[in-house]
Amino acid sequence: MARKRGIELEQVVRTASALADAEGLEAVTLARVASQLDVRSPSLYSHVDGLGGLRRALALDAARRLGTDMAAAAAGREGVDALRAIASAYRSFATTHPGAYSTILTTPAEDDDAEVYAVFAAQLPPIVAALEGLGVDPSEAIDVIRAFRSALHGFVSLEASGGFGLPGDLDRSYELMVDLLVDGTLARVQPLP
Amino acid sequence: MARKRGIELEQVVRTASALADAEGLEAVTLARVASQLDVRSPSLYSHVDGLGGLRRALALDAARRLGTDMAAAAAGREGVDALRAIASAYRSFATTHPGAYSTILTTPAEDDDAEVYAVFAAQLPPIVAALEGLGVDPSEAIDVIRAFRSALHGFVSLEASGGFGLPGDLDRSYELMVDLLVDGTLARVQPLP
DNA sequence: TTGACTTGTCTAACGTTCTTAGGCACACTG
DNA sequence: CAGTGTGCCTAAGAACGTTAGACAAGTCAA
Repeated sequence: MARKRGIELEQVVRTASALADAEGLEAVTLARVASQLDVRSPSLYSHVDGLGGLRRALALDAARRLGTDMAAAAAGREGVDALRAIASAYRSFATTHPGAYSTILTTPAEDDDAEVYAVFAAQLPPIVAALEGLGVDPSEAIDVIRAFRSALHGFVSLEASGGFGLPGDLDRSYELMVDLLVDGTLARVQPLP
Repeated sequence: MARKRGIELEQVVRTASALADAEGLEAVTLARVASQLDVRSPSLYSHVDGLGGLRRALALDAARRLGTDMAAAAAGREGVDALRAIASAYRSFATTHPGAYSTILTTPAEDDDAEVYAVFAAQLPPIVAALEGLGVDPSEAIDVIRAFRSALHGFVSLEASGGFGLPGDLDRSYELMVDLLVDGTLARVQPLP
């Protein structure tokens, strides 16, 4: 029973994250995480503020990872290309890490939680840049971002919860959705070319 | 303590639904629902198959109500008008009944649950009709429906969980999103008018 | 009317979860 | 080598879901 000094916080999040991906968010319980780490549940309180704190830590971790994935996808691209790459990275993350992704949403902003706010806001720059490249009016940028974010999130979240009854080709549906939004945006930017 | 004969099933769902709307889905527990009905929790098992069954019943109820709302909104309208009306009804339902709405998603389809499947599928006809009115190619209808549904759901779900950091005018954002999708769809349908 | 049956509630009990309180041992620091 | 703090532990309590079995009230048939 060797003593591990200061090696845990990261382990806790990683373990919980993996558990969420493998068995769903409901399976992430302090008891199970503790058990996987060969530890009693109360011990987790030294690293995390209860179940709520663990969920928050999971959400922050997931948001950061999603953010880096999107930024990496957009790197070296511009405009529509960048947008498509971001959309693709977004869905990839959600499908490969369904548990981690879902923590992002089930953790509502606690009004004054500056850290959560900051991490979430950090995801925006690459998207903003891509939209600017399309020539979107700055006064409408926020709305367009929301539209994209809503669509991406809605799709992957419906996909994750099996909300799409008909099987069909989800890849094609996703691409078409992005096309729809891109075309709609372009149509708005350049009324008559 | 008068005996009520066969008056409960509906009451259980109504009570739970109201509780979900008022305090969030997490507050919907057998204990609390039972307490509000002046009954012990085991008694609920006569009407509902445990907590899972209650959640399922809630989801079915919410899906039905959302479906009727959308159908009512689309009645007497066509094409773009119908689409906008449906979108508006969708968001209205989600914001006035946040708890009920969220049950629709947190209840994943159990593979072979025919009733859930049927109720969810029943929501589609008005949307399909509206899209047909726009001249969408039948081979792409499914994809376009998914795009709309994803965007609508994504938006209201982000709105509900406070996912939109910046305040801004959400009404305007929502309208613009619908416009984007409609324009994108029209652009796809009529490449060059 | 009266007996049997069904239906729906109850109490009792168990297992699981989160959480708090307080004790104890190891590892680092001066 | 003593002192300090970190991080784990056990113990315990509250809340929840769930099952089992008893009991009463309403219903129906003879």
